[in-house]
Amino acid sequence: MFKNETGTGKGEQTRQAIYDAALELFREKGFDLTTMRDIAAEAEVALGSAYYYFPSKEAIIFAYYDSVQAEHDRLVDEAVASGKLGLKERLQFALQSKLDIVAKDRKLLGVIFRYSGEPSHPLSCLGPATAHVRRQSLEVFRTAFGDERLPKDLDQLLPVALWSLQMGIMILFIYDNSPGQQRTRRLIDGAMALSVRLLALAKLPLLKPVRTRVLALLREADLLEFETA
Amino acid sequence: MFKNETGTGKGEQTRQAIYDAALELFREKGFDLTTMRDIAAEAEVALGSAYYYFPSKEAIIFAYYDSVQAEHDRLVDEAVASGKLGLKERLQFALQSKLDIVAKDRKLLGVIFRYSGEPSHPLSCLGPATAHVRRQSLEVFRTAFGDERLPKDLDQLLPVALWSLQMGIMILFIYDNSPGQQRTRRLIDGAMALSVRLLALAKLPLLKPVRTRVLALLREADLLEFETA
DNA sequence: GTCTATACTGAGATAGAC
DNA sequence: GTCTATCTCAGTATAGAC
Repeated sequence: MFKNETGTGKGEQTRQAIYDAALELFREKGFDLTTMRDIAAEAEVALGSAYYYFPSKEAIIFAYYDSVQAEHDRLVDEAVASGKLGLKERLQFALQSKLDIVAKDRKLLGVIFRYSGEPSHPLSCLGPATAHVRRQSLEVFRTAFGDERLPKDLDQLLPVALWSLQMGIMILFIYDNSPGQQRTRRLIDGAMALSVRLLALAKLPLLKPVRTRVLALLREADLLEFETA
Repeated sequence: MFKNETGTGKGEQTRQAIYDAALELFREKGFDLTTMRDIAAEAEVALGSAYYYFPSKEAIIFAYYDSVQAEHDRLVDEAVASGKLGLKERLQFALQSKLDIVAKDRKLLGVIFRYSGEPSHPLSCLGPATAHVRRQSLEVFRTAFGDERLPKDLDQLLPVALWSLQMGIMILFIYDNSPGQQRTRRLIDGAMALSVRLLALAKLPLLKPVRTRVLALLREADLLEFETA
């Protein structure tokens, strides 16, 4: 994917310098007010070098997006492996920790959604080019559910549902002006507490036909085979 | 909001010529490949004139967005006024007719979402600048529910829920490659059929506490007072 | 393959004359 | 309200150093 993937050579250092400089400037002045020339200057490389490593300014944000996902993966794995958390706590942690990671970059997050409505754009956060991040994210949520004994037919649905919820929460987080974004934080905890109870409810025989219908509907709309290929 | 709102003067004609030229070119070549210079040339005005009426290229898309919403309003009002449709049919119509209106502009729709993650951007589809469109859209969905006798506490929730669903459906529609976007079309019909049945279920006394909790959660997150001020 | 220096193009946006 | 001239900056191109 990137040049010099071993990470040992000089190339990787330059790449990192550019990335670091870019993020520093983005955080300081915002994404739009930072030019590629600023970034190159700050990293003390030529403009051409910046473009050598990142095809566009937005591409740098997506490298950031990648790194956030990697960090999230690590955190959730660790928390689940500890074995100390129940289902509710694991789900809460999965969503809260994501926000912890991006909290100081709230202003930058919006750029990730910039091409979300344009399937063929290389930087669409819902497009083919970012499929690997989505797959990784689904995997993280699957991990968070753990080996909980849930109705078999929900296995496929739940991670996708959580992923979707997470995307919505990111948007909410960006727009949330309450101090420390406490509104969004509380929503996560409340929503997960409620979800776990609803999950129990969903097991009732009374609701089996509803469950089946919901699943059939989503499957028909291809909303479940979501990037599993 | 716009210059010369009476719509009678020469200004309005110029504005319309620019808007028409822009939409023609957008449909023909796509949004990004159309330049403001192309638009000005096609409308036979100077570049400066185009910018006099539309502060940016994206602003033209938002004028389109406005017009779509106005058309939707008209269609749903008409359908509901006819009195021939039941709740399920009205809800299906509300969502399907929106897609009917934008169907031939599927490729352009994505631009509407371009600044959805940037609250302060004047063209954020979730920001203050577009609050009037959202309010109008909520009103349309309220109309679609009509005077159906539903649990009182759901009055506030249902239009917001439908509006959110509609946003999601727009994204799905954009990404849907099935012929005629039949996948999305069927999802709408199925989802509304199911929702009406779930609504009936939601009235069961058994579920009253769940309903209350869901509502409390959303209210606390400020997801219900959504632009009603 | 990695990087620099420099120049160029295209297009979004603006200023100011008329 | 309209136009012309101009600015800025993302992105490309190129030619060459190591």
